[in-house]
Amino acid sequence: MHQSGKTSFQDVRDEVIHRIQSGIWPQGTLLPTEVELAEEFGCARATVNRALRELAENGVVDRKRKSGTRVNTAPVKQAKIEIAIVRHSVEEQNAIYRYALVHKEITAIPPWLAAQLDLPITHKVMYLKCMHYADNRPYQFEERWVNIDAVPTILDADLVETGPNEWLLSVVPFTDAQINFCAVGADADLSEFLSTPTGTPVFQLERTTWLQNKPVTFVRMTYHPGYRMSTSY
Amino acid sequence: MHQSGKTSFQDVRDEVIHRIQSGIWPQGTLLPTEVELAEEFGCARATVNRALRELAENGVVDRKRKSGTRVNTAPVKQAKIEIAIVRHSVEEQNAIYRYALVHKEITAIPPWLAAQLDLPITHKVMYLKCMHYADNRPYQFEERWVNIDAVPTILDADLVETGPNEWLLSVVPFTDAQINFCAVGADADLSEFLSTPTGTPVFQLERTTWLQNKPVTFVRMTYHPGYRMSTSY
DNA sequence: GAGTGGTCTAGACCACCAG
DNA sequence: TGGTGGTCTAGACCACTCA
Repeated sequence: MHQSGKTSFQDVRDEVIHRIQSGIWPQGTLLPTEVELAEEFGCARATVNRALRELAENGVVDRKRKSGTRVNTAPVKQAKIEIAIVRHSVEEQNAIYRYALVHKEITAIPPWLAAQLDLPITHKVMYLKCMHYADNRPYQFEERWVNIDAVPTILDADLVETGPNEWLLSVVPFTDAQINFCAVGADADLSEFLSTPTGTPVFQLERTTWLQNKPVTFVRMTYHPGYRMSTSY
Repeated sequence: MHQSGKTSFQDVRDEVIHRIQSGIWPQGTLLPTEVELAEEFGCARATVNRALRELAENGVVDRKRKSGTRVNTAPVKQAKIEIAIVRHSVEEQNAIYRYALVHKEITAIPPWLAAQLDLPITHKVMYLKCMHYADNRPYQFEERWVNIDAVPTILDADLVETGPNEWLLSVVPFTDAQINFCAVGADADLSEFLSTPTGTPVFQLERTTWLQNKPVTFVRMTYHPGYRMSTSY
């Protein structure tokens, strides 16, 4: 790569990272200006700019006009969690995926959800319960409410073969989402579907999605006991 | 903003997003080339490039040389979780933060951790237990093992005033981390420190950090019952 | 007011890869 | 082998913000 003799923005980025990690530029240090760095590295200012901009996006440095670029004192580390389709998660573990639709009805929106989504309590939603299995063992219990107004075509969807998870993702691109993680004790439903005693600690993930300020769906996914969600950065 | 009459890369990005969301460019569509888009928007190719590059980074489109730019069929949505200092999380809720060091000893590394970090079982570590309170109510119990080899200065650190969490973050920048989330039932320690009955479901986060392939610390943080971690995208 | 980053331009060359 | 994105350049002007 980059043997063309020119200094690439990646070279600049890597050198800056190196100087920070090796202690040449400790936390809080004010870096030279873009012009100065461009001179030192023998490249255009735009090249330095792109390198530093990327580092700023990653939280490594903090940039302010007039003040300059500073090594971040408390780097806000971010872990990325991929929102995968359940089937893919299961298949990644080389397990056989199976899906089952447990319950499906059109009903009035529950009051707590109406409040949460800012919808009138007379609103109609589709209420679904599904199970996802890995090698025929309970993997995830999915409880979902879909805003029929936002996704009228769901009324004609066959949700027996393909789960609402995959169906929605392939049909309705959403723009915003809000996610919660928590630990709860298994209630009657969870106990039955996840084959575990009532009260067993289980990991739960709730997600609300919107399509341009219009609520699309709220889903509560509960994983089998012992499930661990992992990520790295 | 941008009233200078020139087309900004953000204008291009937003217009592309709009065309995708409004169905003008459905999933899988091959976009015009950068040159064509630059002509249409009346801007330089570099401007279009930056806009499309950003969309590619976010997984909205897929770019390949020669093939061109294509609207992504299965956008990989990612949620970002910020790894904050506990004190900041508490203070963000306008609660009063209090920290207490509960236990501190130099000991041999536990076998399970030695295996996990790929260290010899004769290795010495500092083992710590701490509590974090919000408005004097249990917020988080922290159990931590620190690799003394990687951070020898911790032997002289006063961990009574400042928790190891903040001390390490300010002194030892790490380069890689691996995180696990899960739900567990409170054991004796957790029950006591979090003031909750044994077996109560609690949310647990484990993090291992490395500094250039050298393990630095492994920490297990358990939150008070009812805690919810949230994020959005 | 002046210094610093933020961005756009017009042009150039390069690297990759499908046909 | 040609088309497409990837990147660098040199210069310019703008916008924010600190002193």
